[in-house]
Amino acid sequence: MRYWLLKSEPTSFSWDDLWHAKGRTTRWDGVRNYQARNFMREMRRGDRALFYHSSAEPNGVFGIVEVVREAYADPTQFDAGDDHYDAKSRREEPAWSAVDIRAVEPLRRPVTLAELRADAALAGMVLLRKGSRLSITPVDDAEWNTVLRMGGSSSKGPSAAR
DNA sequence: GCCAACGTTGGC
DNA sequence: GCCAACGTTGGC
Repeated sequence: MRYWLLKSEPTSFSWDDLWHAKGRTTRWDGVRNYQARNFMREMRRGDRALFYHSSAEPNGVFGIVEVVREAYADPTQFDAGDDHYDAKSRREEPAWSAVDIRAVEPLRRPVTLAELRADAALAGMVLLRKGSRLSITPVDDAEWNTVLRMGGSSSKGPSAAR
C-alpha cells in the first residue's frame, strides 16, 4: 500500500464536507496538472492519503482517507458547463482522471503546516519542498507514521495496516 | 493583498 | 525548439 497527500481548499471542499458526504465518499476530480494526474493513476484501491487544507486558517492535515475506486475518466473534462471543462480532451483518450475516496477517520488533533515544517523528520516531504504546488503528492512510510503520531491517530503504521 | 514559484501558451 | 508573457497556486 502507498500513501499520498491530497490538498483541498476548505472553502470549496473541506474535511467536514467529506465526513458528511454520502458514504463519506466523494469523487476526487478537477485535477488539471499532469504530474498530479500521473500520481492519481498510480493510486490503488486501499491506498491511504492525508487530507490537507490549503489556503485555510490554519493550513494542515485534518483526516485520513482511503482510495475506494482507482483512476477513471474525470467526467468534468467533458462537461462544457463545468469549471474544469477541457475542450481539447477526447473521449477516446481522456486527458484527465478522477479517483473516488472515502473518509476513514479525522485526526484527533489536526496537524498544522507550521507543525509539519517544525519536525525534522518531515523535512523531505514533497508538500514542504520550496515551490511545491502539487495538489497530490506521495508520502513515504516514515512520513506517514510521523504525521499520524503527531495527529494522535488511532490508525497504525504500514505493518499493522488493514 | 503581495509575490515567489511554477506550468502553460503562443509567437517566432 | 526557445523563451517571454501570462495565469495560477498558495503561503505569508
